[in-house]
Amino acid sequence: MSKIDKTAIVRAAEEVVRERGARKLTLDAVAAKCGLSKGGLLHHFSSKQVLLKAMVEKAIERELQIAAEFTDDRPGAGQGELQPRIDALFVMMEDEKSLPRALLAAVAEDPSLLEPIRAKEAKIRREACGASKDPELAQILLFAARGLFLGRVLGVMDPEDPVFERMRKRLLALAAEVE
Amino acid sequence: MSKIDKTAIVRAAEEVVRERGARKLTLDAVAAKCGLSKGGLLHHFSSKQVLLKAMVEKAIERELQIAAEFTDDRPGAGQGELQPRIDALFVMMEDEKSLPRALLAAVAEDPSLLEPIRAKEAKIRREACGASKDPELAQILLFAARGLFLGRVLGVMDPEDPVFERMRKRLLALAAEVE
DNA sequence: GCTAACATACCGTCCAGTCGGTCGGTTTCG
DNA sequence: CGAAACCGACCGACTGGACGGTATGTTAGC
Repeated sequence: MSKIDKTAIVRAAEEVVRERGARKLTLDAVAAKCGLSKGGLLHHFSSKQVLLKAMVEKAIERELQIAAEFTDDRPGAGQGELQPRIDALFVMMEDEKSLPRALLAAVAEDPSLLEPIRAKEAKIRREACGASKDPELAQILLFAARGLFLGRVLGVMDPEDPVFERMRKRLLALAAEVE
Repeated sequence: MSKIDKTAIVRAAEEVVRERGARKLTLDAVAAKCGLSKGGLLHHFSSKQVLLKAMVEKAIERELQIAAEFTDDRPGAGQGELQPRIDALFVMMEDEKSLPRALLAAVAEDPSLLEPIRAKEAKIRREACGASKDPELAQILLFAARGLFLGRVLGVMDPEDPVFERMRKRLLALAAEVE
């Protein structure tokens, strides 16, 4: 039985980013956080890049999964993809882990790590807006949600701001209209 | 007469970020870029933090100025602040210098440097949306513009994507309706 | 006893910031 | 006037710490 698995290490890395900032995400810090030596850490992730990549991938997976759950919860709404995507973004915001932190760390270290996110964004935009009767407006709603999301992730907005809840309701309402 | 002034150094720093990424923004690189030794550079900016702060401040100033110009160009529209703000954001996107780069560098180095940006964002939202007959929708438009802006700055969107131009037109049209 | 899962010690590099010093100009004062 | 004292701009060698990565064990389970 292994005491530590890779997902625990990724979680520890997210913790470090949350507590000390993306720039302070060092191998030593991650190792300390999950009670491992640096050598032990590098045994699981052969380099820092590999660890970052795993963080990004886990985060993407998580976002897709959240969206899927929202889709399942509204069986009547057919193939409307817009609302679940917006819902998912708002959930990810609350969730002080995962994608936000991974994204920050990736940008700070090596922008090329964002490639998978880029692909995901393009795909979502195509699927969620293509079916709408007003694709442009649908995209605006999506971009607005992302604007809120990134604003919070980057720390340029107060997480307690009540505007988040108001925006969430309004965006979802508009999304319903436009599908 | 001094050969080099601070604004030239800040410009050089923006160049470095553009060419080599936020992570490679080192004092040596900036010094080399503006034909100065590191010692000489540190004579003007006593630390890297101080330089970053100057970058952020210059960028904010620039954005406000762009918005002000757009306001002046539409003397008939009264106090409608929303359109100039959106316009300014789109101009800043094109402009491969200034705020985008400063923002990236600041986030990578020390999130607390974003405080002035935070203040600016809050102020803009208050002013631009307060006067609208539908403040919530006005905020949505602003957030959408910022979503596009940040998406591009962070490199999760293709700068050539025609969606930028479409969004710009549509956002401005909606902004006009909502004022 | 062989392999996976660690630990320890160490190396090389990068980089912010320091420090002593140079050089041209300006002010002070005899 | 002219020299001494001073000053701001700038240089470049250096330092010390941080950090990614390696090399070499050591231990535990099969």
